[in-house]
Amino acid sequence: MTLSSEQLERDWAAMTPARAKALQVETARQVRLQPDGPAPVTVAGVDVGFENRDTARAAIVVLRYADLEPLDYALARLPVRFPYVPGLLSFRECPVILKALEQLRTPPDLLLCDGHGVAHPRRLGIAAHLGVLTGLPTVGVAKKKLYGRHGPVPEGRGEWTPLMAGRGSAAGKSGEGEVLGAVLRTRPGFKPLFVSPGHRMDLDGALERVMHCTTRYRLPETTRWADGLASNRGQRWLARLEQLPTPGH
DNA sequence: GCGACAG
DNA sequence: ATCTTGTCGC
Repeated sequence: MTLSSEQLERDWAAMTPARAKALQVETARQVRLQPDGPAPVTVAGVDVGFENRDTARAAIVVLRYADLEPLDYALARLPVRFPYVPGLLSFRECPVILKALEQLRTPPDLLLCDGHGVAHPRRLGIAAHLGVLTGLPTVGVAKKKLYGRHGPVPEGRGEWTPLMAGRGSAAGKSGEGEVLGAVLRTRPGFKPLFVSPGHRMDLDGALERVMHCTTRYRLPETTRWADGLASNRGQRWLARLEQLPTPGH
């Protein structure tokens, strides 16, 4: 871990939307879109839920990459101190996520985040930001678009269309402009997912990781576990995790 | 002035 | 994100 959650809280104590935007532009320079290191042995899904208007709860579940069996998990709570502003999500959710990460017995090799990676107006969605803060490879998996444009999405499982930089709904002119991510069909007949690399990752790698983690549902197993735990009705998921052979709690 | 707008 | 009942379908 490159940074402690307490340190981050101090650093961001006086954060405002205006300062946050400026910090994003600086931080985005540290994002590396080159895959590195060996293939992942473990993958973690992370998500944040809100117990009420001012208490955030982060959930992280680590799965074995090979068979997606849960190996460890962590939960953390923290007061909310930044509003939800489209484009500034990381400033609201990163502190509590780092706190949960610190409680993990083994840092994962890869982090799948709820939200975008570099498919962001300033190229620093929460997955990219979290990657820089932790030094971990990350991938952004979002259910809705924040920024960019794209054409029709193919119907077959695993098929995708590029998400191009720019505003509006028109498809980016083919072969022109920067490709930020992909609109991926993980399940025929369902709305596609928005996948983009976060840090230490490229688009092909991101798509490969997401497809590997997505078996019989629209969302990756990592996201499903994390969503379940972060949710206000996550007791049912907790029951299964507390039976882990090598529990982290 | 009118849309778009992660979680 | 969260608030919420029933309902349609395998």
